[in-house]
Amino acid sequence: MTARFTVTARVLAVLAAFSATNPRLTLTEISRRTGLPLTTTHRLVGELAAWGALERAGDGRYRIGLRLWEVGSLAPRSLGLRESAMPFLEDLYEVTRENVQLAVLDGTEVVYVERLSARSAVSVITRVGGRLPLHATGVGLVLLAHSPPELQERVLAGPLRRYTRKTICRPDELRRMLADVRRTGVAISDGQIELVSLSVAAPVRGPGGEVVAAVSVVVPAPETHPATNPLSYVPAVRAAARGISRALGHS
Amino acid sequence: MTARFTVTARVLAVLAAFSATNPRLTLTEISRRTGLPLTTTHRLVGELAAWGALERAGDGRYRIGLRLWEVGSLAPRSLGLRESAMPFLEDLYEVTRENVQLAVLDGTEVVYVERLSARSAVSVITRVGGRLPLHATGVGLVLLAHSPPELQERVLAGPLRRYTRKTICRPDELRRMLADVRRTGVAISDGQIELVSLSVAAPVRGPGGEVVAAVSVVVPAPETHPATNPLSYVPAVRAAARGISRALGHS
DNA sequence: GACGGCCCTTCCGCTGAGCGGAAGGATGGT
DNA sequence: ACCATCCTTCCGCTCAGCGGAAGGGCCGTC
Repeated sequence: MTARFTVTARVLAVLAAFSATNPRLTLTEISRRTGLPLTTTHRLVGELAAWGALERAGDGRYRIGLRLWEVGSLAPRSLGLRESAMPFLEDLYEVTRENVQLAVLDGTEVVYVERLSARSAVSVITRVGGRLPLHATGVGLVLLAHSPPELQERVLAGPLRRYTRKTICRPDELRRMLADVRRTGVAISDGQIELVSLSVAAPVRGPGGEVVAAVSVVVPAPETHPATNPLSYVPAVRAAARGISRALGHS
Repeated sequence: MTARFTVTARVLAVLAAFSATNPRLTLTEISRRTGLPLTTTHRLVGELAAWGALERAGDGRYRIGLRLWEVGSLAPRSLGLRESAMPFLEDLYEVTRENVQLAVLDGTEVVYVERLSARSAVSVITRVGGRLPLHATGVGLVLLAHSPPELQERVLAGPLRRYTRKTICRPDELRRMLADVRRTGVAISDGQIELVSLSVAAPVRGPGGEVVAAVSVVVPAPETHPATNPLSYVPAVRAAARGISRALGHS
């Protein structure tokens, strides 16, 4: 039988077999999910485990290992960014007592790099290291609004997935929203992922003024909490974004 | 020429070429650090970059990519643990206003999984994703004290690296400290890594009662700040450790 | 302009690292 | 005992991976 692809690609396929919904897998499950023969999987997994990229627990299942996370933590766009942003995220968390999030753009999705949550804050489905589409989240809208036109067109070309009845799914509506974000400098996403949540987000800029991340607070939506005034969060989110930008060398 | 080791091992060697002191590398530097011929390095790096494990910036240098961190964030012992611990870390941070850290054991070192720092807190050299030896840090002493005897003997066999004049470097002294940690349930490490810092650490337990992590506060050392009373932090650190343990299913 | 140092990028004949079917084993449930 | 599921080991075969060689780009120095 001919090999389907390179060893490197196979190794990476093994790593990509793990997900938030399938964080622990048997050898056979990894084989199935990757399409690699069991013996091949066995060889690769064995080596990855020896190195620490995968760890095998008492139940015989494999999970992503500490060593992989450790190397991954060197990524400037994740924990490197988080390091610079943390004081300002903490400040924002202090003054709002709500969910605070930091995210970056990757492909056509946002990747959440950090999150600080109060026990009393509205629950959010985001996970550090997790992804969501650009069009439906505060941080995603900020990142999309400031991205190259080609990317914007690509996203606008759809499909724009619906999460709730409030999710922006029409390209013309999204286009207007993006223009508004660029004009006002903040994005307000109300009930687009979950009806109970509203996020206020602002752009974080790098040394050359380019938008490199977005910071947001997620608060109860006015629909379920009439006392919520989204606009009251704008100054604090802006201040946090400016602080982080400064820490990143933006002048 | 005979290959020195497998493709998988080579891929992992490329990833391991990156470190906190060398987070960005040229292709030639990666080749040098791994000992792989330039052409081989070029092939592997190209594929890793295509996948997102490495990212190449405008300066032509490679750095660890977001995708690798993203997969790594699935590791139960890092961000998975952090997720459960975060509320309690935040509480500890609130009540102390000092550095708060969460760490796990790997090999003969601690790996820092999370850190919350106040701007006014004493500076610490630890980095999320970074490592330090077990014998010289509060969290390390906790993890070592509760580790299998073989590991303890291995560490006691040395070498025990010295960081300051206060670092415990004699095996008999360390053995006594470990017994003390087990007896009192907390570790106090005074000026062992930096003379200006003192840490108070306690064990975090998993469902079966096994120690799976350690939580600590790092405060100014009494030597430089005579007003510091380390014992005053013990109850709060203990409470945080208990809270995290409970969240992990320990009863 | 010439030269050297450094950092790539591409090519392609050769061969041994990687492949995976086959065989066998362990465990748990019925 | 049988079956399903999940491994673990073996080994002949072949093509994926190898890396020296060739070539190129960029920058600094003389």
